[in-house]
Amino acid sequence: MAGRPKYYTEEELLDKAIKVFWKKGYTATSAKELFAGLGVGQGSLYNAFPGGKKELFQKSLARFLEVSIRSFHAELDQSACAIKFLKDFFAQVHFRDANEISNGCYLGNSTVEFANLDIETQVMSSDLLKKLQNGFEKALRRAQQEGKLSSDKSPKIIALYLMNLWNGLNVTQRMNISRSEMKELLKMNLAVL
Amino acid sequence: MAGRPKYYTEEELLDKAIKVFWKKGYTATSAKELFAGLGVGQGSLYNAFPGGKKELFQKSLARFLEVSIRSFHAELDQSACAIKFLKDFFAQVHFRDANEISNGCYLGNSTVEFANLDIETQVMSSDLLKKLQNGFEKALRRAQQEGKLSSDKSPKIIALYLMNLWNGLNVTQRMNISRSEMKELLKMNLAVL
DNA sequence: CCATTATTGTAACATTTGTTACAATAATGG
DNA sequence: CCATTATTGTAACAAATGTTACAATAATGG
Repeated sequence: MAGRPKYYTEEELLDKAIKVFWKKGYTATSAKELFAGLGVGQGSLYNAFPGGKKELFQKSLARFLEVSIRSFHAELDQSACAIKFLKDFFAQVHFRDANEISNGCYLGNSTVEFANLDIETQVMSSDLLKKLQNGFEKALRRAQQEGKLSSDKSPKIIALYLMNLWNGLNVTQRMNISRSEMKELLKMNLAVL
Repeated sequence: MAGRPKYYTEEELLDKAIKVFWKKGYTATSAKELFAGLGVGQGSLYNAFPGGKKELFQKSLARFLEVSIRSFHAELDQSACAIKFLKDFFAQVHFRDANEISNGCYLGNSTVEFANLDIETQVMSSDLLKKLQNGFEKALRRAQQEGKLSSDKSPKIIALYLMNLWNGLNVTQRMNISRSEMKELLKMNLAVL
């Protein structure tokens, strides 16, 4: 193996790409902003991702699966109480700063943006959201085993309920709702747990 | 008053603009698509809306207030039972065809798209969503007067709950969820009414 | 040193962007 | 008929789009 070694790993480039795309989405993010945000010359970017902007975004979705969805499942598996894990997950919404609020959910944003733009990428995004939903369902089944959730309730439908709650929160939070109201909203919804 | 009379009313142009922008949002919609969708030459468009694309979009938001939000309030005022009105409103989600599903909510879409793009337009969008939320609250107060909603419940917080439900549904529905699951989801959420 | 690969920055590319200018035609009220 | 305004379609515009090409430099293994 000869030649100059790679200075950037694909993973760290994708992590930076996620940060950039998360702000303005796919269409409104320019190539210039990507070079700057990734901290590489354009030669390097097209060398690493010959498919350009589109390949970069789609791979950023796959990377998001690794860093976020997978970690959700891993942390769930390590948690002592599945119900507490779920409640903590949604409670994180309260600790967001203004930036995080306006950014919303990476997958939700892209599910919306690509709806009538590019079906392939739209399906990629919504499939990842479904993996989060599967995580909810897994947690709920464990909660039943732990005796913390009534066994006559359906983990599948409650998981969808939580998925819908998550999607809603990431839009509603951008409506300039007060912290106390968001707290009440969350409390009311999490009464199902 | 001399001169050739206007062939298009501003209102019908805006109604068409809403249809066009609803598909791909603001950024991804080109000027060409607007000329075609409005059915006017570009001369006419810039004559009617000197501010171009941006003015057109912002006025389409204002028009959306007239045709959708206002009609929501009007129909509510004419309805016999406020609870039934609310349930019917959300039940409409089930009758959407594939196109309507992928389009989602005009205001929700734009609240998401403009979050880190243009604060002014973002606030315009989210303020309109709040008017819908106010409609929910008005309906809930009436429901209490009608004795159909327990008076110890808070119309304000339930209105926020419904607003969040609406925001969620318009994203969740784009995740290719089955009709029966959507039905269960809605039933579960509307149990608060 | 050399072949190989990585990175960088600039230049150039064709397209598309949204907008402006304008000439031609049309339809009204006076 | 005339002044006025509306509409249309084309041309032109500068600017930005994403991408490609390339020369220069850098860093590795052999």
